Amino acid sequence: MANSFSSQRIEGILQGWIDSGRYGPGMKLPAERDLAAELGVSRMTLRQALESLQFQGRFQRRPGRAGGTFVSGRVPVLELASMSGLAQQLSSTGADVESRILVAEATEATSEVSKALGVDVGDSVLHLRRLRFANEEPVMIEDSWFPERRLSGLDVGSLAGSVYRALGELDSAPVRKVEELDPSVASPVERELLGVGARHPVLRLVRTAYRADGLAVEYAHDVYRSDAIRVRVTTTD
Amino acid sequence: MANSFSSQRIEGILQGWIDSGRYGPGMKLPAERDLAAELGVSRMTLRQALESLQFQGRFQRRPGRAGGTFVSGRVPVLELASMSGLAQQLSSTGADVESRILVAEATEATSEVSKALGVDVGDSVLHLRRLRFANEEPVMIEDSWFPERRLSGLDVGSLAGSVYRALGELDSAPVRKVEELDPSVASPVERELLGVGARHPVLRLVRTAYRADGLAVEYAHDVYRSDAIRVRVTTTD
DNA sequence: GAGTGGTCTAGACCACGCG
DNA sequence: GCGTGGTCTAGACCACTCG
Repeated sequence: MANSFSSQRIEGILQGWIDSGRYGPGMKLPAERDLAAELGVSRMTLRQALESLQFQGRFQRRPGRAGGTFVSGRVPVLELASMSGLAQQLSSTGADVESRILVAEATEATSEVSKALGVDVGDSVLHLRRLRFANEEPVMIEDSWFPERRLSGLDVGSLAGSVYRALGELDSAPVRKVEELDPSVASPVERELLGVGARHPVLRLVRTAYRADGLAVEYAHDVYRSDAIRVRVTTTD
Repeated sequence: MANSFSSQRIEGILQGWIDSGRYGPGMKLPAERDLAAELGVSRMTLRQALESLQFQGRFQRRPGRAGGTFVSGRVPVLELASMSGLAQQLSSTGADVESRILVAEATEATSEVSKALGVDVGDSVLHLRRLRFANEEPVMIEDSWFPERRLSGLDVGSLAGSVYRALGELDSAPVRKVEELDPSVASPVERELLGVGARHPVLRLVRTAYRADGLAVEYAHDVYRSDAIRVRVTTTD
């Protein structure tokens, strides 16, 4: 039978098309129906191969009349082991960085947030939700919570610019952070914000940042498009 | 139509079964065909939901007569920002760690390896490939290359135990490392070594480690089962 | 309107591994 | 043997969006 494992064979063929330069960054593959016919497999089988490659960041897919399957380019690197913010990080690599505030409000600490920040459940916290862009493309959603009581002087207005700078002005600059990583897939809301298709791979990052006296000043959930950003960690003894 | 987006609905239902404790760690779900019938969807639709949850580490699936879909338990944490080796890392969390050497040989540096280690292409390097276990389960494949010439005294025999210790005895203990992360899927060879099913999610990590004089002493490719290990990064200013 | 990816169906056969 | 997940087929309809 010639059809055993054909999705893997297809995956290899497509990978070869990229590696050989037959399809370079930004180029569009033929429509799924045509490609499946050309390769002699059913559309579902082709889609399995495409999903695997999409997961590895090789392709992006967009629906609609002008949509299609596009070869990805090189992506910016995010250095985790650094106390600088994302904006500073990415711009130092030459990327053009923007940020859109989706939510900025005072709210009550949930059980999860209170535990991370070391405050009581129901305590007032500032919640900031931002959608962040690199080179005009949405690459990350960031939900941050700040303990309002511990940061007297911080208010919703302070969240507009660089939050780490605002914390610094309150003598609460973070000097230590702990981040946990978790590969996952985008939820429907995340898909819409990030402008990606179904089952798009993301990297979830949960962060708690502490100031010099050891108290937490930020708790955050980041969701990165794992095809649009590369994570690096540099460790020194 | 009641069937719009049903794979997402199914995913939510299954997630609820875990969260509510109806299915706890280690428990087996009904067979795919039965579950699909019970939920009123086709098997392919059910499988989409299962794949998404498997990707997120909620389930493991094994084929064969005694196979099935099993709920995952909690997983050990790997702290990247630490110069200790994996064994020390994991065992400090109470995990039982083992290592099986698959390859230990002198070979010639490829272009990629020579570039990372700063040696000439074709220079002699030691190649070590290990399969590493936590709690009897294979969780990671590690390919390491060491510049033989720079590490006079290091030979294939030294690779049997803790390599970082062996490097220390040669005054070449790594003091700095750079690691890049890349979510991907297991290749057929990796699937077999790690004992996982098709399209299993893995975290690829490429590492270069340097000793005090700034010269590279190790270049490595790690492949982690992303459902079996959790990555943490702690940063201090 | 027309063409794209996204989803879903209802089957089929295969590879594997315990009993 | 037989039940498991793994793969594949050949269709169908949907949602979206450019022209």
